[in-house]
Amino acid sequence: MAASRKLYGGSSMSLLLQNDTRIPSSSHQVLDSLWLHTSDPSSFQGSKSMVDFENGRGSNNIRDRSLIFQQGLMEKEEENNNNNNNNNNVCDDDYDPSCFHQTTGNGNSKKRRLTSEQVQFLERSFEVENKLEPERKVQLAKELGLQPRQVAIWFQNRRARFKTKQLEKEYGALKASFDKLKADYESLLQQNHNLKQQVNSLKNKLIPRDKDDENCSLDEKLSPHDVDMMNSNDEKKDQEAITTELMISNSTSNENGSKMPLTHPIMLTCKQEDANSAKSDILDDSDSPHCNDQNHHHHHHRHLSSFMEEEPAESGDFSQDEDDNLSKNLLTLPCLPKVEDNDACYHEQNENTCGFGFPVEDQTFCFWPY
DNA sequence: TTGTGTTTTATTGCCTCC
DNA sequence: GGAGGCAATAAAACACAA
Repeated sequence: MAASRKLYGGSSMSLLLQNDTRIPSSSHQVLDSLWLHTSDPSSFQGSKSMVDFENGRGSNNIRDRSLIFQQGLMEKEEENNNNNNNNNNVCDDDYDPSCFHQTTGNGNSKKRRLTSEQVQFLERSFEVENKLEPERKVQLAKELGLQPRQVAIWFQNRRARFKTKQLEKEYGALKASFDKLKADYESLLQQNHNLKQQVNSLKNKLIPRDKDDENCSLDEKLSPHDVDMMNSNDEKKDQEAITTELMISNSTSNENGSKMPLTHPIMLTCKQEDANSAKSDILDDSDSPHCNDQNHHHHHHRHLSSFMEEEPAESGDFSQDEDDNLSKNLLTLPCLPKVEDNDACYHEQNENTCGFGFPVEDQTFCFWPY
């Protein structure tokens, strides 16, 4: 038998069961006292600490029948020992099933479950240390009236159960983590989808305007919100135009109040209050029906198309770079100037000038004085 | 009572360590 | 090479529904 090479090869073990050394107390008290013994090996009392599990049971639990059976075997064993060795019997072969009250494995033996007290005791021992040194194994076996091999097997199986539980715990934790990440991911996907829908919506609003003639009313294309934005910006522009006219009027008058002919084109600098107003002006003007210059349309459309076409084929991927591109393109959406298209107008394009490229004839700010 | 699934005890074979 | 641990597995014991 292969197992014999291992666990039955330990130190020989005396049969320690003697009725007069059993501790007639409640199981818990017994266990506590035994636990102290186990925790402090120096206080181990050998056969004197043997447990009387039968006294502690007080039930007809089916498991306890094994103990009764076990103890019956013990007593039988004890009789044999008395007969053979005059109460000083030492079983030289722990492995010999006939030498111990509870056999394992072969022969006529059947599996007998440990009593609840035995299991409880082993559990508490396991909590302290889940590995079993030979001395401790023998000690526990003595305490519980089991074979050292049984104690070893119990620890072995207990370690396996413990490992399984740990794995289940880890799996649960990992699964929870995974579920959370998955939920986050799906949320981001949804956000991405919504943003794409917005982009498409804007695209559908803007592109047809390039193709449309002037007969098409903007109000038919734009949402009420867009129309409000437009009106608001138109008002601003009108106000600026009035201001500009006043400035020009003042600058071209001489001391007598008479108008002086100008020999140079007048450059008017319009300050952008902030990027937002610029952006709204840009968008505003692109929506303007005045913005019908062919070149402008070309440019406008090219910008729109370019960033739309850059959209990756794979859905669900909308990177930060693309978001940046979108922002940039929104800023550069309006009709950019083609200076050569209108020789009469001098555009200065820098960040402080009105260089958004509106068609010259539409510009309030750029003119050639007569 | 019986069939079935689960738990516990025990075995086997392989591996590592000393 | 022996001792002991571990994974896989067998098999008995147990729980429980039908």
